[in-house]
Amino acid sequence: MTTDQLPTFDPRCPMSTFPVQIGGRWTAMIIQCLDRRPCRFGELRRHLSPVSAKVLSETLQSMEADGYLVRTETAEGVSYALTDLGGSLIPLIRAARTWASEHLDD
Amino acid sequence: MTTDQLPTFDPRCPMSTFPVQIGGRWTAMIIQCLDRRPCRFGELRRHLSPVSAKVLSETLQSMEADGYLVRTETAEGVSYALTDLGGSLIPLIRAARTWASEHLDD
DNA sequence: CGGAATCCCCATGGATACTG
DNA sequence: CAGTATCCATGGGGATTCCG
Repeated sequence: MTTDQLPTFDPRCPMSTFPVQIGGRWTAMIIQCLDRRPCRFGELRRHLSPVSAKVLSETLQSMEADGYLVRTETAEGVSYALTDLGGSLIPLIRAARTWASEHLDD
Repeated sequence: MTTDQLPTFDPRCPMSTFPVQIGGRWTAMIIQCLDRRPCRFGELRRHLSPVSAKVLSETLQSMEADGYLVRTETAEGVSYALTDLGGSLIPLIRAARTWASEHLDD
């Protein structure tokens, strides 16, 4: 019992900002979708329905700004794909899925 | 390529509600604190500073309502402790911590 | 198709003061 | 010590409309 110290809040502690970073309503689900393959905007919109176009657009933009995905404009249209950083969240999201399916049976 | 199906949004899909459940600004950090031992209100308040008393109180109440912790009133005062459900989140939170410390070096 | 613009609501979170 | 009571600012999220 040399130390009974609790972790003190520290703005630079990564965990303290984590909820803010990927706490968005759709962030985790978008990463899940893109895990399989790059997706088009409308494609994401359909599969994440009932998300609105505005919210999806904003979310995608902030995720791109944070380096979680890249937006690519091709001849056939616009496509979104995970970056390495975005992909590195997959195990965590999967763990969250597992936890949720085991404990949140509503 | 029998199925190229993306996961479709489903309100009953556990993952779709996960951000809402533990997406609170302080939820994860409270669980972290209580992992070591039960804590008093003022204790949590100090270590999570700058959280306000109101926000901490509200968060603790909703977490109790969701079954993540229990509030116990003893002779010496009030104490908060993790339930089994709350404790089951520890590995996930630790994984998030690890991920954050490796990728969010701001 | 892939958004941008606009308007709006309200839940989250915070500041301050007060209480048993 | 452990909160409650007010009040308030912010913005995340949504509905609708418009555009190249």
